[in-house]
Amino acid sequence: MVGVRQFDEDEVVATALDVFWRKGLHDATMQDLAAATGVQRGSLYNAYGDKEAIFLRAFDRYAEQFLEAAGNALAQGDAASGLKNFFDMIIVNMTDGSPPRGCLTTRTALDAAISSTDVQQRVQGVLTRLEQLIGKAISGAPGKRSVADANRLARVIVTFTRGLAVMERAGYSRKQLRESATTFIEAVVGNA
Amino acid sequence: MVGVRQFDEDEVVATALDVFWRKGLHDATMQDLAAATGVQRGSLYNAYGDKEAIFLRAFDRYAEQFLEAAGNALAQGDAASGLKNFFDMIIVNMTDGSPPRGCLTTRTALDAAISSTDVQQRVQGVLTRLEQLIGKAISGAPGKRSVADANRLARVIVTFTRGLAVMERAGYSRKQLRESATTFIEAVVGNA
DNA sequence: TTCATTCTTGACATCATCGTCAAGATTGAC
DNA sequence: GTCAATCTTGACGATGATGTCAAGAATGAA
Repeated sequence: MVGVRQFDEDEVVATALDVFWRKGLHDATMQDLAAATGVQRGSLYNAYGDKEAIFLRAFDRYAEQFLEAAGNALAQGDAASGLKNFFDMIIVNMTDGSPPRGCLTTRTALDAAISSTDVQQRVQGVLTRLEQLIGKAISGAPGKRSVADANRLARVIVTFTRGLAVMERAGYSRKQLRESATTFIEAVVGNA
Repeated sequence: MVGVRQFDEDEVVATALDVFWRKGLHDATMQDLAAATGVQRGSLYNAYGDKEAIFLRAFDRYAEQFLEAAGNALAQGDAASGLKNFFDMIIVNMTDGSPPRGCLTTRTALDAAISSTDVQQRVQGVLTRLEQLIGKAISGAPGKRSVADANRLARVIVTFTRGLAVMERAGYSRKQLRESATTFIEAVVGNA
């Protein structure tokens, strides 16, 4: 290999993830990415083709990290405290940074109408895998829940996490989100 | 008044609402609005100043319609069936059109980072008023719930509706959203 | 050391949007 | 009917983003 790449691809993708997380796929520009990574626009085009290709790489990295963290949180303690850990994690995830970055998956989902099918599939992939993680976590619980019930409930839980992401964008504080999550867990998991 | 306006303002705002609902505040352009309303860009600038001013008018109209529909739905039957009506209404609201338009409030909330405080306040206003409507509806219910509990639960319900809006954007069908809503209602309202 | 290949750089053309403005059209008031 | 105020129209310049390209720089291979 001659004429070797002058930048660290991992670093560029990591920096790009930060840019996309703060600005969103649609609003982040190649200029933003070039400025943040220190790599010229032309080089980015040469290396990746276009903005979306960079986004897909960044999003894949994000999805892996996120789902692993979710799995870990859910696995700690029994089903109820696993869920609590999970909500804590997810709320920190979306309220972190200054200003807070929000939830990348949710932001990306909202741009579905103007996104490629590739992007849409990544979003669906994250939600589906999250549903499966949660379904397993709560169907393994002592309660006399059927697997079908657990799956339905898992989807409700995923849906609620998406709602939290929206409320964060609407201005609700970390504390308020935590309170809602607690109320939700009590109402949904405290029985049935 | 000489040199009178050549277009019907109500019609323009109604059409603008449709455009914003389909494209979002950020993605809709003045050209989109001009094409949809049949009013030249220059006239729109002259009459309203800028895109955001038109959006605020359209959004106010939307908010009124939406909150009135929500109130009506909640008021029909007891608290449980009121909630069911409410969810039915809200799901139809976001899955209507072809392609579906989604939820304008949620879409707007997600653009909070790039929106003016005026726009942010409208979003918060809708969510707050919706919370209050729901709080009243469920605190008037026979259950032995305190008002504080009802308010917390109302916020959880609003949050869940936001989640439904995200799931719709992620590709979930009307039927799937209805199933999640049913599961949610059973889990949250069926007890406590 | 030389060379061929790949990457990098800065400039370019294109496009879409924005906001403004001067000239013309319209119309209520007198 | 005339006039003055307001609206409408189409064009203009500015801006910022996109994607491409030719020329130069860098480097592994021989």
